[in-house]
Amino acid sequence: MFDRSCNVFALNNFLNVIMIWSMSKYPFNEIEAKWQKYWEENKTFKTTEDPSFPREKRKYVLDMFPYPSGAGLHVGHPEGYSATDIWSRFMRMNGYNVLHPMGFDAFGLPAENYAIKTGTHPYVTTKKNIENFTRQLKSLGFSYDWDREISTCDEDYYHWTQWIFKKLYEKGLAYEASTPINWCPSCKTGLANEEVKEGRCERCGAKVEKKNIRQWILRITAYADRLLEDLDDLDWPESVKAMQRNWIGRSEGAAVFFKLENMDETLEVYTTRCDTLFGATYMVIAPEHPLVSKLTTPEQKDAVGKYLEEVKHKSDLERTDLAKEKTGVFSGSYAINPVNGSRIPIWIADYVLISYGTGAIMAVPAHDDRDWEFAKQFDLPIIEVLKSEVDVQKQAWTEDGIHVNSQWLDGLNKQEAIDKMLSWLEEHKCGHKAVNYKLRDWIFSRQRYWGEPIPLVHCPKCGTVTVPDDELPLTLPEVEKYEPSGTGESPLVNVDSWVNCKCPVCGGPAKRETNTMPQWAGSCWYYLRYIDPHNDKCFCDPEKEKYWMPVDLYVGGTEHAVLHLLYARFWHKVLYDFGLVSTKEPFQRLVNQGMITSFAYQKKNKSLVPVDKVEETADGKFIEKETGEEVTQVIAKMSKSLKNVINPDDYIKNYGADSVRMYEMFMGPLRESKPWATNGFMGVYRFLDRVWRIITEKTIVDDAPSAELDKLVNRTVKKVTEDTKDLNFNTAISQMMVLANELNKLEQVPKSALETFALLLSPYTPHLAEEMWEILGHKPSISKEKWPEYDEAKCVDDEVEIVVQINGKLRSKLMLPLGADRESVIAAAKADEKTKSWIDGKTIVKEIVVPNKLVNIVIR
RNA sequence: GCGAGAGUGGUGAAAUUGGUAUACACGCUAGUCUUAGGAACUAGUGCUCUCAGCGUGCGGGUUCAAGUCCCGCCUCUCGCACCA
Repeated sequence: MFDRSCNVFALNNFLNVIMIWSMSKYPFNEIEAKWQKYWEENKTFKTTEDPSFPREKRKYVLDMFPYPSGAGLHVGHPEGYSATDIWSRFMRMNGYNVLHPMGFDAFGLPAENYAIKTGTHPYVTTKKNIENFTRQLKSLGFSYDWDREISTCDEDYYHWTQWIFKKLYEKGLAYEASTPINWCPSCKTGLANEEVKEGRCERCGAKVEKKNIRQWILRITAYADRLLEDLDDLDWPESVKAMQRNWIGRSEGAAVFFKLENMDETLEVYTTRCDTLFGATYMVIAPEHPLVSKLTTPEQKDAVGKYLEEVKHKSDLERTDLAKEKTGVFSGSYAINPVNGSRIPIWIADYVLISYGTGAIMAVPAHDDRDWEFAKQFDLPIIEVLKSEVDVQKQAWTEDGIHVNSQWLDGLNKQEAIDKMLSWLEEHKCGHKAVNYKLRDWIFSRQRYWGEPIPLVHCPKCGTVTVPDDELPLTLPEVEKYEPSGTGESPLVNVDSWVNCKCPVCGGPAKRETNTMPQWAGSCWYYLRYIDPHNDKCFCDPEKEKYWMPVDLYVGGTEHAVLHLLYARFWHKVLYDFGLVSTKEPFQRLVNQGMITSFAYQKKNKSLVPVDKVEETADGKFIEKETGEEVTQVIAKMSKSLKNVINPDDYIKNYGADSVRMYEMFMGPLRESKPWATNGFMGVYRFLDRVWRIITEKTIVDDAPSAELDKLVNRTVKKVTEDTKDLNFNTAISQMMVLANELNKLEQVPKSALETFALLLSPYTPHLAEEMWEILGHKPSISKEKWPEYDEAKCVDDEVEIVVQINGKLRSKLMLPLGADRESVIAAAKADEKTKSWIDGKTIVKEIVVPNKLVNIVIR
């Protein structure tokens, strides 16, 4: 192609230097633009429901679609998206029909908050951001079928989000209630339990308050058991399954009814240890318990009132702080222990939560840390009922033990005692077996503008009625002010023309529901819409749904473990119960990509120093510029304050999308978190540059490859095939580097080797591979070619290195023919000079031969 | 406290069913070349007291053989957390 040496003699040195430079530099810019244009114009990745592909030759490969933020893609996006793209391209080349779509999770607070600040309609901002995301995604060369692109804020899309909500409503799975809910004072909206992390709003970090407002709630608890059981059949990371199990929090125990002294009421508690009932020395009800006022005696009224006031002013965060001292107040009333008739004082304390069980407990201080602490605080009696290895007056015994002080349970173990107590309770009608969940119903309404309107109408005569199907989509009206009222009503309240409507049933005046749906609504079913994105008759054609579902591979970050992934499973199960989808579960296989972190620097006092405040010395140490203090390099999350945020756009621009894709796959195992190292990135860039020089500067010959090269090519095909299939992209890439390094040593490169190499590269660096394919004289697109095969026989050597161990220690190495038998291996080992010097004069106890690997001679 | 996962060179990391620890890449050292570029090429690079010994967080164990299996610890990351 281009001969470097002649340029030394050229007259116009300057120009030639520029030429050498530009010619030998890998021209990713032109190559990538060229092939992106080709793919787009030729709709190379358009997917149809082609019936000629049998069931097992179809794959649905899904990415978690992005929220189109103003900041654009971050480095985490190309990680998961490259992984699914590589797999999709690989599967296509292996004869699969692959559905690989992309869209946008486009409703959400940032666009709305921006609208409040600037008055720009969220739709305008969102559209602009989507355009930018689309540009970025296309610049990475992902093989999406862009004809299937969706956006949750489009009317055509949320039409069906509303339609599915109606289904939930019709089934009694959506209900209206006025209960104390999590309220974010900063976002001015209610939140689901799943959106509260450590007592703070997941989105903005503000302390969450309790607020009593009217809400639409989805009865996800009705599906708790199925959401739990069906996890078993999913090919998901154990950690995500564990998080969902934990969140659903099923526990088995007993409901126990306590009669109240001098009152015609019973107090029901939930306990997992009904066998410890003889040790119950007091009871506690939550401050919000409905019986609080009834149980409060006149003498205790002032104290209780004061306590309730105190509790009211605590945030959730303060209430659940484990380190704080237990607080509480005596109600003045007593309950009767059903098993022994003893009087038990009833206390009110905020360590008991109204949201779990019945909001009331029987306290067994001898065997529960929290109850013990409370008993000590308020000087309540502690009775040992499980044989303890400690003095229960000094600390609680929370391990198992044989029952004592428990009359007819004495001497029994835990399970025997529980069973016996349960029968006793049921026989005496003062209790029964019970199951409890931590999972709460899903607070579904948001007091905000930028979301799907809930398709319901409130009629003074007919009550709550649904908007008829032919009036869907119920579109979001224009508003003048996006600011939420903060009183628990959405900005839609102010749009009289929209709010006031006719009742669809009686035709009389009625009002629309003004709350909107949470951002999660759209993502609960988007994977179904990709299957049939332009259908205006239904959300998804049932035949097409059967063609593709369930999703075969779903890749995304771990942050949705109990949010999106739980909600979507719930909606899917509801649709399944309606017969609208054919699978019980939406996502058969889930893979969490690890987070891409960055480096930062840490001082002796453990504080972190931003990257730009540190310099590296000649001997490889890191010094804080200002103070001269030596700092250590540590791995940290990317953050603006540490100045270590990597913007993928910069790297795409300066080094090309293929380098970004390949580096993110080369960094380490997909599932693990790993730091971005720009030096490592440059290594991958240099690798692609080398590949480019091989294809453009070496002489390409039609000769068959040497036996040695042929072996390496076959081995490379084998390794890349197996590793790509298993998502072990980092090791597949390292093998391709080995091949490139060998090819680079040759003067003349056989064409067949380069063809195979281009095919192997094509899922990883599709632009470069297309260009190579064309240079090698083929018609595009390489993505339509068949994946190369390998000959297993050619992957092994005729001669193998056999390791000689003496007593398990490596002492020598031999070259022997492949498949050499036990006797000849031992004979060869004994004939070896080095080995001889070790075994001479010693007694051989044992000889172990691992075929083609090693021989171990055990001597004494 | 409960649950999940991870500890291997100076760094990111490799290592099918137990069978040569450190592939590949970065960095570093030396050299070649060069109008100097996050260039290319060649050689080297776990540690040490170098005919050998020691090395996969620590301590034991099983085995001819342990990064891998078993037991007991330690550290770190993530999630949940007064859940009765």
